[in-house]
Amino acid sequence: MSPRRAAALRGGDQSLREHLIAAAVRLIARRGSAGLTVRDIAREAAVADGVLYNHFADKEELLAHALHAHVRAVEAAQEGEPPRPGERTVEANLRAYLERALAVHAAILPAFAGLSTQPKVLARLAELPNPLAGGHGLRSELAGYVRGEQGLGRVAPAASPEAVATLVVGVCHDLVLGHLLDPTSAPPEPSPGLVAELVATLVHGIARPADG
Amino acid sequence: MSPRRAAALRGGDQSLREHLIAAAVRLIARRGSAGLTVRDIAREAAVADGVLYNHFADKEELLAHALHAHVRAVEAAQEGEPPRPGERTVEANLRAYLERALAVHAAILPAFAGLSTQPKVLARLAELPNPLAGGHGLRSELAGYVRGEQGLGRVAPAASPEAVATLVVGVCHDLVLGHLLDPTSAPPEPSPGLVAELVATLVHGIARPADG
DNA sequence: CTCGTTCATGAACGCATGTTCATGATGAAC
DNA sequence: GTTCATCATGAACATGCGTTCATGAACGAG
Repeated sequence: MSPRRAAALRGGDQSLREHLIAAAVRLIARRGSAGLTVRDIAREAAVADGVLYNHFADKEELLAHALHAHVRAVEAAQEGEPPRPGERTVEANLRAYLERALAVHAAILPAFAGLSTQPKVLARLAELPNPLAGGHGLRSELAGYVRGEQGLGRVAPAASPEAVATLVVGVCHDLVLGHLLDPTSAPPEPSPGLVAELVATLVHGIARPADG
Repeated sequence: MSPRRAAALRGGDQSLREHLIAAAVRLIARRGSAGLTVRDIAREAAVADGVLYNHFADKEELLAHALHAHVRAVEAAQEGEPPRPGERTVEANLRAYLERALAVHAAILPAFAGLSTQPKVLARLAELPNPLAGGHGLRSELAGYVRGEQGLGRVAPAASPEAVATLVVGVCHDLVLGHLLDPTSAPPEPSPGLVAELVATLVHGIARPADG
């Protein structure tokens, strides 16, 4: 088929390069990036096997762009505004953050599963403009929220915003990882009871009230 | 070479089956289980390529046994007793648990990296006698410790032992995972400051003291 | 000594995957 | 209308992997 005719069939507004990335993103969202084959992507995109080499240096470059696009899509799918300091209660806001972070990690971590096997893809990812390395955006956002509440006097000044963020993100990693390593286990949508207990522990600690 | 002569060269006390597992464990500890090749293991064990099929059904069975042995070795390497309720302070004990869990996860998680790609290995692992599935032993051990302290009145009765365990283990996953996905980042030995802040957050919470 | 059994050996096989390339259809340039 | 550059095509190639198997060496039984 001719190049331009094929492009017309896809809708001229999308270059074949973007079309390939989109196909890879669909597969990544469905099965993760681990076992993905060049032929899988070509079939999903309904193009010939070798096409990607007309638009990318190799499979790794396409994969890096697709992972990047997937992360942006997941973040963009987050509807609504994150909680802001001073609104509602700290506990409710922390809970909202935990649920947001859980949703994001549940969508992103499986796509990254097995990626530590492919250091070259990770290196390519690091080259891309957006910030994936050095922790996720939600982390610093959450730390910023805690700092804001400290400014308003609704959170103890001695508390460490970074520690809170690490604890919240860690819970997400724990729940998602548990599901990844044991798919028969409960999906990473913990019971509301556990979420409430986690947040309550963060807010009130475990020391006896008398001990301060 | 003759079977018995080869066994003698290895030291007769070790069957070739165990010798293969030991070789695989060495490689797993060094590079993880992800890219491991049948030929890699054979070379490490200094035997012929096809040997493992005389002692295991396939590569996955050997890998499952090796991962199992690796986990047991890591746990056995944990020297000393875990903290017990009533000793020292709750804060110091939590810190000790966090450091133990961090060491264990730093040794185990990389070995499991990319394993979600290989569901059959995971299934084989689940068949083995020991408990890997359903969370790590440290988790329930830590929850048990918290319950013990509650019995002694050193931890608030309202606190959830499971939540504490999830938070501690989650921090470990977070730190190790961050290093796995970005090897240039700091290794999973966080500054003592961060550890102290994490434990302090767990113990005291972040609410203003006046709010109780 | 002879036979049979065990089992390490490593070359060879089949398969899957990443990558290349000669081919040819298409539209733009003049 | 002719020429030319573009680029999708998919068969073919090279590589690396898990696995098999005919071979032969060593040992025990009789």
